[in-house]
Amino acid sequence: MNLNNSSCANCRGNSSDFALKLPRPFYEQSTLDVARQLLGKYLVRKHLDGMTVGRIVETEAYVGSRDKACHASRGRTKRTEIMFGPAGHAYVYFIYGFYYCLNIVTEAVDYPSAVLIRAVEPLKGIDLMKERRRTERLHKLASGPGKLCQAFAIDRSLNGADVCANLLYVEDCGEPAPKTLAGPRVGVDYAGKWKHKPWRFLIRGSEFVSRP
DNA sequence: CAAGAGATCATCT
DNA sequence: GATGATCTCTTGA
Repeated sequence: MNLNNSSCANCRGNSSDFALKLPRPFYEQSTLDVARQLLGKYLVRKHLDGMTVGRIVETEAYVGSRDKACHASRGRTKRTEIMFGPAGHAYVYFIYGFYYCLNIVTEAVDYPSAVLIRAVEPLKGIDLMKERRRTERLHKLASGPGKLCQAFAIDRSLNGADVCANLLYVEDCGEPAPKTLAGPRVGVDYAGKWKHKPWRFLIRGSEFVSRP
């Protein structure tokens, strides 16, 4: 019996019969644990134009107001408000006048933290992704936070969305924990000593990360 | 392949 | 008024 009403058509065939939508307590764990455990899980986006699914291959952790790389280190503002709220909600922000980035809020209320989803391996809805991204090349569809949001039609309308609901969520298809790598986060040179923290996580050997 | 410029705007000073 | 958790394109070796 599939209580989750989400049969696992997305699985790569190596796992269980049914997918489990990650529940809120998953996101209430420590941010580093969430960032690591999201690798190998499946990001699902439902849209009127169709569904897109990708295997998460790269994440970054942004951990609390002391982390100078975290947007919330500048305090509680209209923009960062969502990171201070309950875990399992989307924090989507607009950057460089062009792109969106998708985060999922983690940990307890009033502890501002989130995991940035940096890259996925396209699995389902690939034609739709190609159309949105205006490229035919598979490894250019979602290999970066801005590209991913374009391929999955993620914009400010999803800011604050409940990631335990039906529009945007993450599934566990029972894939065994992949071998991972950690390294410094990308694009945070301004963050002083915090820029060295090895809080970027990748699936080892994946062709679909934003950079080696 | 590596390096650099430019695009463009919400947010915060 | 400055800047950024990015990307694409161009240039030049």
